Amino acid sequence: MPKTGMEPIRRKALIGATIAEIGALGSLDVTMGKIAKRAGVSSALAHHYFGGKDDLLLAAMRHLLMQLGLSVAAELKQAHSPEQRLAAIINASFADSQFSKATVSAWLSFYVQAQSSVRAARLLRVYTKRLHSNLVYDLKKLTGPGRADETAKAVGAMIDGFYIRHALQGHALQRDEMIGIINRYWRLSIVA
Amino acid sequence: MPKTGMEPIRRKALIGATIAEIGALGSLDVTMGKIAKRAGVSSALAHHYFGGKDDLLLAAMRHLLMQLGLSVAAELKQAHSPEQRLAAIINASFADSQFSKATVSAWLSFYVQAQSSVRAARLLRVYTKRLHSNLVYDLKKLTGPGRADETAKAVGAMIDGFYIRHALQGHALQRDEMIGIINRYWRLSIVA
Amino acid sequence: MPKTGMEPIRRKALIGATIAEIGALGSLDVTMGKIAKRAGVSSALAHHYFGGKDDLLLAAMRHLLMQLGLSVAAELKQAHSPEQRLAAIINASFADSQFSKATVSAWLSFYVQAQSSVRAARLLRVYTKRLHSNLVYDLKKLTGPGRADETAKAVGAMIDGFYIRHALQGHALQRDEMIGIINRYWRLSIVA
Amino acid sequence: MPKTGMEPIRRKALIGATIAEIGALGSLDVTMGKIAKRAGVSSALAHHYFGGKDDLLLAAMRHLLMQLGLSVAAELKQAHSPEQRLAAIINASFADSQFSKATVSAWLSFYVQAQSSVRAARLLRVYTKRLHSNLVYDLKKLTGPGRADETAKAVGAMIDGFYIRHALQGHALQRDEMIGIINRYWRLSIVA
DNA sequence: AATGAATGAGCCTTCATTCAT
DNA sequence: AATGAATGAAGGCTCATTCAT
Repeated sequence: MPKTGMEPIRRKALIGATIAEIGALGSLDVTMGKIAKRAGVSSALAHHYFGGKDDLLLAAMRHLLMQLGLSVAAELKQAHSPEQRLAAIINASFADSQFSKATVSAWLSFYVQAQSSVRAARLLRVYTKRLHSNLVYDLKKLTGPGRADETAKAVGAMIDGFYIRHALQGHALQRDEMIGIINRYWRLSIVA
Repeated sequence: MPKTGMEPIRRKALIGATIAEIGALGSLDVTMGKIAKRAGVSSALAHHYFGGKDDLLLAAMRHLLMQLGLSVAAELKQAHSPEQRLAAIINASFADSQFSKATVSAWLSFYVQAQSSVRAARLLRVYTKRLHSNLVYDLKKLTGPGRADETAKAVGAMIDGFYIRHALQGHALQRDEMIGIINRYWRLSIVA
Repeated sequence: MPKTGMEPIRRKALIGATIAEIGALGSLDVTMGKIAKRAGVSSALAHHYFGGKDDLLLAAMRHLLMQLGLSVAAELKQAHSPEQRLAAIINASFADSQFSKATVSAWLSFYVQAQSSVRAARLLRVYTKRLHSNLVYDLKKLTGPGRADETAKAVGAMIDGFYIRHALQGHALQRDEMIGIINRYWRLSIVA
Repeated sequence: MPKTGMEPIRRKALIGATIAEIGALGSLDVTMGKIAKRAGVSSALAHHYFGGKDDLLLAAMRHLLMQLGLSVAAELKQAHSPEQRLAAIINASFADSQFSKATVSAWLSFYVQAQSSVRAARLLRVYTKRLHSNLVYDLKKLTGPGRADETAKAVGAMIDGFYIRHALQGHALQRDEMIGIINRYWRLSIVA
């Protein structure tokens, strides 16, 4: 067994364990010890690779953000019209990888943390802005710029709102239903 | 000289301090000591009146819920048509009393806590259901029951979503804009 | 047993335990836990009353400084000539209360800490300056101001130097011998 | 490609880094990691060559002692009378190599460590005795053995005391002033 | 009615040290 | 010759909670 090159492996494992732990606890009140144990290493190692708890949490957040970005990119690749692109963006937000209990919990927790952590807030704003400009970009082709902005805001709020309800109501809402509601909304909105 | 009848005064003060402290911190990582100090009493007294931290937090949540209920009732009193009633319900969610930084922070934090606390989850579900059935009740008069349910879900999600964004983006969004978007949405939806 | 008014008692006990612990260990590598245990309380209480380790250490230092001040004042009360006053000042530095192993160890440790702690350095400078000006005040009456300054510096250095050697050589040096050497020095110096 | 004959180079580098680090920190609260990094090697290597932290610290101390010995020898080579020899010994204690911030800090720290480490105490006693007998050797030629012993003790205390003050008062004292005071002292003392 | 006193438990973090390569 | 990987142990600090008054 090679003793070198463990760093990326450990980092990945620790980030995964962080998200899993947040999902299991349903909050950011996770301990380095528990995360490390879940990743199969000592808590000292987690500090060694990440510097501290905040940094590990942020790294996990960045990971989530990146995954979402990949998800969007993948869906967009198969979209060939503004309408298809809009559906793709919304689909990506509810992709499997984004819709597991752990991931939803983590996102929700990060929302809260963003209120007290500047760095977390910055990261989240990246997500919000990216989503918004993605939506506006295609909506503008289908309607005026004013309506596009408003519709994009509403769609963003709906996505986040459904996330909350999903986490809250024991995942009782069907994914397709949420997607359907949102899609029907913007179709309605652009012709209004 | 110990005074009599202090209990309700202390309870109110402590609940107010709890919400204020959550607002100041932006999270539920709030200490009994800080809350008690803010309320001008010892932390031992907070325990005396509420039993423990969880109970105090729950009581604060219940207070928020009640305030929202009152807000809705007040707005509904002046509404005389289904359309007016729907606008009133939405207005209530964004009433001054519900829209301060502290209150928004507290709500958001309670969302998260609901993932790990059965009691908190139960309370939040009361809110969700009440809002939903309130909306459905009036929407049904304007459209079919199927559409009413879907529209109510979407409106609920939008309200929560805008809450998040409000807390997140430094309260940059205008209240009237959010209300307008939501109202336009259900008007559109019921005629679709 | 009265439950109130414990604070001064605990503070005193903790400061005493701090000095004792430093003496026992011979360094500032002392733990809050050990100190607290020696004082018969929990480490949490030590934090409660002092805020943190640094503050407790500084408080102990201040205590030492104050004790030395009292020692000097007591000796000076019985001195009625410059010569007697000089002897009194030197005597005070080697008074019983200043000359126990624990106290000497603590002083020595504080010297070192003063290199990295601004607050410790400030406190020590108070001591250094006070001693110097005390000495100069009386020396000036016996000799010129230039000689007085130099002699005072030398006497100060000798006191500190003997402290070190005392701590170092297992307290092999006799107190009277040290006092004698120093006293003979300044008597020699002022007539030179 | 592993090189051969690196051991003495690494040892020297590590000892130098140790003293530098102590100087930078102003205390012995120095970590193997930092020392190793300063020396440009891994902390594992420091252990490999020295066995442990205590041993590295002791080695650094021995290095300081040796340097002082060389300094004394060098100065003595040009001294041809007891008086010149005494001045030479004192000069050596304040030679450049002994008087840098790092070195002074290290010496002071070692004084403290000697209270808890038998080996450190032993080393320091070597220094103390060597200095004392060096001084006595020449003083005896100029005065009686009783006076010689006392004067040597006082000179030793003064040297250590000035060291402390030098470290303490931000190196405000001039080297020549200290040397002058000490030299005037023993000249005075032997004729008394 | 209210509080000062006190603590146990737990968490983050640091660090010397070991080991396989 | 040298290091990355990894950890156990320990310390400072916080906090909810209890209790006697």
